[in-house]
Amino acid sequence: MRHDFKLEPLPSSFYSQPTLELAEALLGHMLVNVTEAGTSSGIIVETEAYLGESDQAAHSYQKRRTKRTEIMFASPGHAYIYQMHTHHLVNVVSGEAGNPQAILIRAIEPYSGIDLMKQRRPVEKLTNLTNGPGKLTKALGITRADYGRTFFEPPLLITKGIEIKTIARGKRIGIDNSGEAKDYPYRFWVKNNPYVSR
DNA sequence: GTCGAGATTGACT
DNA sequence: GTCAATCTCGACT
Repeated sequence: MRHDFKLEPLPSSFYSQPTLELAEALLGHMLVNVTEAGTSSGIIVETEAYLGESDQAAHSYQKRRTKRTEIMFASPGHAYIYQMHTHHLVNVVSGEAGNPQAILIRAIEPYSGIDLMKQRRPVEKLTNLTNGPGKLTKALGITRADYGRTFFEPPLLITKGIEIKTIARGKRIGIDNSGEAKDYPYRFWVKNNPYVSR
């Protein structure tokens, strides 16, 4: 645990940029979760954009509004969290209110509270701690209870991180049954970073 | 009320 | 490579 670690959340205005640009801009910033057990965080190194209305792979395709997708219709900067099989996934809501877009955080590089994260999710190698969307939520202690929070107020935060110089872009993962949308290059990651999911 | 599917992961053949 | 875990919620009877 680093004791000089300051929580400097990115302002709500940061989220008011086009979803694909925001997905790229998030790389290098920090995903932070504050709990009773302590604070843990990591640098965002992999994201995927879901463009809602026009994106067959998105839960909000054709503005499909359900109990689960409801938060995507809110203003940007909210947390869209849902359970996938035995795991939770965390998304950053994007697009202005009424335009249901979101960005899935697929991987982070452990930064602070690493012992706490290992406690929640024991692993031998650090590179296996948060290199997947279900893995990072368990390591950070993010659950469905965090659904609907914002990323600019504690306990769940995205704070200013580092500048990323080399960004790679490619197809999204795990959406093979989504027609043409499965080939859209909406996945962004930090090139050569060992904590990316694959 | 019942059924099925899913933006994943880990264990196993 | 295959497969099951475990839970939310929409679609349907």
